[in-house]
Amino acid sequence: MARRPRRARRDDEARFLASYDASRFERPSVAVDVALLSAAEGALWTVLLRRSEHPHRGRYALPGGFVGIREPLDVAAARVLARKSRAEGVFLEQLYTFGDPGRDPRTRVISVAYVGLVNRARLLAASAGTDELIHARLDVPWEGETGGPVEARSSDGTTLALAFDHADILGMAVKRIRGKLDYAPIGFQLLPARFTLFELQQVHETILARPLNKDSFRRRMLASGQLEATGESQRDVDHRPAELYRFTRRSAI
Amino acid sequence: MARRPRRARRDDEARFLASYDASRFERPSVAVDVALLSAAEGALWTVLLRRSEHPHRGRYALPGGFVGIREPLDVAAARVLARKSRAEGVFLEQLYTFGDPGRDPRTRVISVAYVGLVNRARLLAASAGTDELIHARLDVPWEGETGGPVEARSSDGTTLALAFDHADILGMAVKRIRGKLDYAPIGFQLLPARFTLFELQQVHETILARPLNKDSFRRRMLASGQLEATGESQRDVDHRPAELYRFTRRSAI
DNA sequence: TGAATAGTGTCTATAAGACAATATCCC
DNA sequence: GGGATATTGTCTTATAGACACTATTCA
Repeated sequence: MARRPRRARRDDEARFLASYDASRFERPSVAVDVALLSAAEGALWTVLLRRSEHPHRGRYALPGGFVGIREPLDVAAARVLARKSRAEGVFLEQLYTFGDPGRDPRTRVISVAYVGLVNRARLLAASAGTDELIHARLDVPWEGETGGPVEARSSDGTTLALAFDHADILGMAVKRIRGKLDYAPIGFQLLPARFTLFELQQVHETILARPLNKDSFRRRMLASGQLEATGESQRDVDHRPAELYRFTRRSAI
Repeated sequence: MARRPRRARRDDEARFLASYDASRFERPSVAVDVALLSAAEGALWTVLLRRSEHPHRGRYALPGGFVGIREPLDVAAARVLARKSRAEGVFLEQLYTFGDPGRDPRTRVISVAYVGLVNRARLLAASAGTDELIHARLDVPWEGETGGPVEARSSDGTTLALAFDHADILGMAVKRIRGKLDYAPIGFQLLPARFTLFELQQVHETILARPLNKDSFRRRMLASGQLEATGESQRDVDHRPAELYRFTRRSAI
């Protein structure tokens, strides 16, 4: 197929690249937004930032920012999360890319959304010390994996107006973890290192927004091989203390 | 909360947007790539284009192209697919966004990948009349939903060198449809309007790359409520002809 | 001892896998 | 009729849901 030797082809390509004009086409901006989720009190929670600048000043947005010209997408997501909150080392998974031309009034901004799961203590720590960082409770107005936007409320119940299409991003995040819960070790990421089977069940019920059968949930989890009894039990509960388990392998989302 | 009347805030935001300088940051290029898949002869197939220009001249690439500055991502995906092949009206689903800084030697190119499923006749029609368009058979070197790059071969078995990270994009496409097969009506998109249960089973086996139990496959499909008997049967087969079914609702991927 | 939840054992219903028996086409 | 695959029926096994019963802590 190749008529010319390999070396000649390389030089040819190098010349092409040197003369390539990268500014010929108008380019969009590319950003990342991170939906950091946790489960508590029967609901999913996330962290939001009150926007102090235009556009959407006063509305609440996910931690996000523009991608550096030489920065990988997942590195950008970890960076904006660490800088805007105090959450470091969170496992992030790419969620979906939102590119509607009108989603940002400034200019064309295409946003690659990421989702991360943390336990309640880490979510609270993430918002510690910063004023604009808000701890928001999600209201999911659809069942199963229908999908669609969700609403955010502060802990006192007032609705938080979300900036841009962040209600859609959060909705996609909820849909994603609902879908993955059946076959991926998701619940563990939302719990501390040691937890009871009932706490795990509550997390699953919160994500799915429906009650689960206790007996078969226990059997399924114990049969999955992902749980290990610690030998320890709960303390200071006014009933028979439950055994504490740990997750055997901290794998992917 | 708002000290100023709503009208004043709007004017304020309008002034901000008018003065916003969109060129302050260096921006990446954004492209779309489309993995158009079909199933035949026990394997998955796709269409590839032989690159006549640098970079990666002579290698094979998915149909793709840059996103217009005011063009939605899914519109761009449908456009490049229609222009580079003859496939129109294909249902496309966003797959994953590939943004490694070194994936394109020209400049930073972030690519939003899409996947589409068509039956064999439409895949063949997609490549009719064009010389560069190649019909490639995929070799998946991993099992289940492990993930990773796949290899492409032409129908005579020669390996086709893939351009950019398109082996990863195709791998992600295979992983995605394997994962969705259990709960989404995927098989139907890969078949003509009328098909036998055995043909549907063969498509499932091709996607999953493992044999399925015939009896329980039939029961599961018939119980799913997604199939409707047409009353017609196969013709010109040298055995008892199977009944032809149709899919009841052409829904999402 | 009573309240409350943890944990175990057993029965039943449902779905999957295995396999035999019968049906229907072409030659 | 013989070859080949389609389709139906039945048996076995695994899993999920229901529910009763026992266990263990604190007040």
